[in-house]
Amino acid sequence: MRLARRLRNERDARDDLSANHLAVLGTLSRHGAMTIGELAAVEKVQPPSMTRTVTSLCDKGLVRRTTHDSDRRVVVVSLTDAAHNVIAESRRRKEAWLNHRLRELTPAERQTLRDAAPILERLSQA
Amino acid sequence: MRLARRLRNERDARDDLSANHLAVLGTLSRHGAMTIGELAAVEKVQPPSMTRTVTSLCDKGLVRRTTHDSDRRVVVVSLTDAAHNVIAESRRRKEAWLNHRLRELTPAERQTLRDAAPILERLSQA
DNA sequence: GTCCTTTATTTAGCGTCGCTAATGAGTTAT
DNA sequence: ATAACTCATTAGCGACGCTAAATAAAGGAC
Repeated sequence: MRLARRLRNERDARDDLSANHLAVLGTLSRHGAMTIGELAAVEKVQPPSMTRTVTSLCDKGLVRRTTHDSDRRVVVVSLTDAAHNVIAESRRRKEAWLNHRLRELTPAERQTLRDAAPILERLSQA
Repeated sequence: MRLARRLRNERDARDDLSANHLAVLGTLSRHGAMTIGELAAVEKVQPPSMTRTVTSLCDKGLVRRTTHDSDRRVVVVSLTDAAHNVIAESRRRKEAWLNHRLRELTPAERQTLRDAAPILERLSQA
């Protein structure tokens, strides 16, 4: 929990986007265009919460809403060009910070973290 | 981040107290009575935020405010008897949940997590 | 003793992010 | 065509973080 708070603060301090917003951008970047409902499901959030997040990203010009071709109830969310830059820049900064931190560890410690990652990943899903 | 969110949700679902409130109770349990300012410093939060948290805990009857003996500006926060029960019960549930999860891992995986814990702890502080 | 600064907490008010309940709009089944 | 369902949105609440300004008490200068 402490580590999560630390990382969140680190991000908040450097980026003008919240960890939440970045997570949505990242998901869209990996997944391609998605509907509000799909995004909500992936981020484990209720649809109204995702509507608000998408509205905010839309206001910032990072995301586009279009209505689905065959089903006009659903709105499809996709990244703008600006978003790709923001994502790349954010990733760059995150990696720089992480590299800096990880360089202070011994190789054995880094290996331990590498081993632990998939286990923690699994715990987070069950 | 995902794991942190998962754990937070797990706690929220079972306890009627937020992770935040529980953290303050835990700190008081470990440290003994503390002032608002000290609590804010330990939880890495601004004093106004801690004032609100303490007010809420006070309303729930889990915490007591008393004025300091020699300096009447500071308020000393201490646990009530009810709080000790709540803390013990919460810990019991947390451990039950964790044991259940950890039993699904191999001994080697558990050892990896044991090794990783202090490293992550260190990363969260720097 | 009075004035001034510093310190501890609180109040007021803003922003984010989660939720549920209810509404609007579009689709599908009968 | 009408009923039932689904997706997104709106409205409104609660928890938590923050800053700036107010209040209250200490402590020092003179």
